[in-house]
Amino acid sequence: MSEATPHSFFAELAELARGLGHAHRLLLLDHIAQNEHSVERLAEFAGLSLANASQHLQHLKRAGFVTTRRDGKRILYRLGDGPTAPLLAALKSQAAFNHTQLTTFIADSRSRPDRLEAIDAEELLRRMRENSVTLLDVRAETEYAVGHVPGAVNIPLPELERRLAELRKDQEVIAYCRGPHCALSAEAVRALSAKGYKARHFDSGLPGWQALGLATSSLQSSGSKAGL
Amino acid sequence: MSEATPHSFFAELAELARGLGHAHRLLLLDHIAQNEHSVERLAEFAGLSLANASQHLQHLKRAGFVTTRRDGKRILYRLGDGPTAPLLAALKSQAAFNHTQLTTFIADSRSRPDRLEAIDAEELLRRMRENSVTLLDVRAETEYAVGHVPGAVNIPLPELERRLAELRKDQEVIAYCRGPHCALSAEAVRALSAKGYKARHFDSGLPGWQALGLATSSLQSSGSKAGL
DNA sequence: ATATCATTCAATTATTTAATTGAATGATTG
DNA sequence: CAATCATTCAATTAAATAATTGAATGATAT
Repeated sequence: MSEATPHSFFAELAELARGLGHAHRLLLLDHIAQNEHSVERLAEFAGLSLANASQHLQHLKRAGFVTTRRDGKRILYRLGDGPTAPLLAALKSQAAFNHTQLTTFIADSRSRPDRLEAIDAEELLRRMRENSVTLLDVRAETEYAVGHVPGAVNIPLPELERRLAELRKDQEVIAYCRGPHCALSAEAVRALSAKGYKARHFDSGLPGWQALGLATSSLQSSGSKAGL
Repeated sequence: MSEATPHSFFAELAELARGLGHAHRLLLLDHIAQNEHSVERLAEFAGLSLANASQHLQHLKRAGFVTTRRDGKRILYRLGDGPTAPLLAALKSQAAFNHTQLTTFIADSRSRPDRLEAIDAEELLRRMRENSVTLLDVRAETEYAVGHVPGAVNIPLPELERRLAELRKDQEVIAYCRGPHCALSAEAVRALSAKGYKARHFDSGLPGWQALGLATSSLQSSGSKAGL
């Protein structure tokens, strides 16, 4: 392990990422995230030998994901003070997204770039104030949990058809997802329209909403600029 | 590469993390994040052979971080539609945090768990309304960028001593960081008090603030619950 | 069609990373 | 202060991941 010379900035980031790059470590980390545990308990939990568990734990520790303290003759591992939880959440979001990608036939929608009716921020804001629209967040649950437009209903696209009943048919539905490149909401509008709903999408998605300074949360906005 | 059977959920996450686990891939990803590029351009940029770059790019693609489209006879890589940017931001945050950890002597503060004066959310809110406090965010710049309490000044802990001049001495300073476990703000209060400032910390940090539904942003809140 | 050209594949070698074993550490407790 | 016990270290073997080479695709464009 290159503790000595993490040459570039990216090498350093990569090292961190590799810290999460093993199922056993993630399992351990998850368990630790819920409670402080001794090495022995963790090894048993994960079904690993003591030495092996210890090594994985030290790996996590080096990366700053966990810290230790001594209690009597055992050493307890707990989550570090760093932003590990958000990092895990983000990782999980990405996984969730990949699932929706698979479950859905985005490729299809992507190949016919028909212009769907969009709503702009200004009109959306007005309509929300007068409560004349249903806002629909079609991203994965995990992404929704991480941050969403206040008042939005969350129905991940793959579940949309099954959960249509949750949407009022007497109001226009405005779907949104991750922004201009994200095809989920367009797909949702297509599906809803086919079912007789009046639907449009909010093209700039959550990031666009955040730009207005109104969102509840999320990292979405800050991308990479100078150095990632 | 195990495309076939990502056995557990964690194995799947680990595979994703490993996708970011190499400096070359991060470098490529960063470049792609800024603009669509052909394989050739990317290979040249990163100083890699074509085949090697191609392999790394495919790795990124499999993980869902990037997508491709064809333009004439070249293939262009661009960022995927998934929450890749937040994921990178989170990774970067963690790296930034690790740096502050090294530069700082938190270990020290942790070993003497003296109770510092804290301020609760209610009082803080009141004092902010009447503009009688300076709110100080002592986390890394990257974390601040990702989300912070409106009106807070950002001075990363390691720089605090050097930048004291930026803080008014006639107002109480309220420092905050990542929450109850985070020792940065406590350390800041200690340092400020030593310099003659009137200082307290807001113990529940950014997450606590978000709980009030007032923060500008951030993933911080959602931790791991049931399954990571 | 067929030649062209960017990209990908396939097969090899080199390098990292994981698991296993058994011994060493080092703080605690009698 | 010596014995104990959880944890870590060190050394080995096994497995996974990177880089290199040269050949194969497969869509374009003449």
